[in-house]
Amino acid sequence: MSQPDSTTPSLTKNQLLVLEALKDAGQAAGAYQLLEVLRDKGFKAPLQVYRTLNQLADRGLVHRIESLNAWMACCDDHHHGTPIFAICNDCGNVTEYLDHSLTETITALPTDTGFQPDRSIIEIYGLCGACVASS
Amino acid sequence: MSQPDSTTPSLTKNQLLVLEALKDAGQAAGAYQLLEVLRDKGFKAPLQVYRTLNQLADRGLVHRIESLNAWMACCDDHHHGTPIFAICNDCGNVTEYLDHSLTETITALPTDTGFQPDRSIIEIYGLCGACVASS
DNA sequence: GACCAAAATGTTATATTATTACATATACTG
DNA sequence: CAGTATATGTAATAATATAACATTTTGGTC
Repeated sequence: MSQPDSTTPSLTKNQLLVLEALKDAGQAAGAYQLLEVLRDKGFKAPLQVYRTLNQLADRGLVHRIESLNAWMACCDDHHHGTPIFAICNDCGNVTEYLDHSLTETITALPTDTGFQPDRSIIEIYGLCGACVASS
Repeated sequence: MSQPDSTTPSLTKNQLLVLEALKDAGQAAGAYQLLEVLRDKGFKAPLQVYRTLNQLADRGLVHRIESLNAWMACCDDHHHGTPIFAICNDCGNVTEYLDHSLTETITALPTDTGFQPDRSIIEIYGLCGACVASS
């Protein structure tokens, strides 16, 4: 199988299946939730899903939302930078943001002690616009 | 049992035990890890620990670190505001920070869509000063 | 103190999330 | 083609967290 371009090897079959399932979900989904959907495609064990999700996350194509134990397809093709998630307490909707300068400010916070930041997790809970309107 | 002041009811026996165990740990600890320590004090089931940790977290006396599935005694008596955690990839050491204005900037990010922020989770991974020095 | 309501606690069982270990297959490289 | 690295399959199990329900303790009121 040839590569689509010089830097990005094409996705494997499982990677395509998991990514599609996650996009189809249209929202954050858990690994076992994806497994149920993917049984039709021959998936049989949790590890198949976890492995593939981690591979996709390494490429920046999906993100793990730590506080939900869930995964989301990357909203776009930035594939790098630190995503910031806004999560609705009511409907569970998750929206992804990027703000490079804000992320830099955050990671600069602990550097006074010699801390060398690597990656950060930013997840904001609240009510989304739609749920505020309907309450 | 009387109250120490008008706003803060005193801690229950279990709350004191869990808080002490967590402080003794001197670092972030998991619920089952605390359960092992607390068996000597009569604890027998995970739920006893989880319940108590949640009670303490409601008071701001302990924090849950989402990406570690672990808990930490609050570093001080601020008990409110959003903690920001710096977590070492090597030694696991966790340091707690507070930065009110930074937290405000973060939670303001999604408000363009009518999102009403409530609480946020900020966890930074990297190498702590000590581990940088010894590498 | 007797009573009630609320909160906290104890206990068992079970649900949910994630990884270890090892066998097999497929793809890339010289 | 041989060797290596990566990806995959499968079973078992570990780690984390909650549901459901019974009992006890606490705090207030009469």
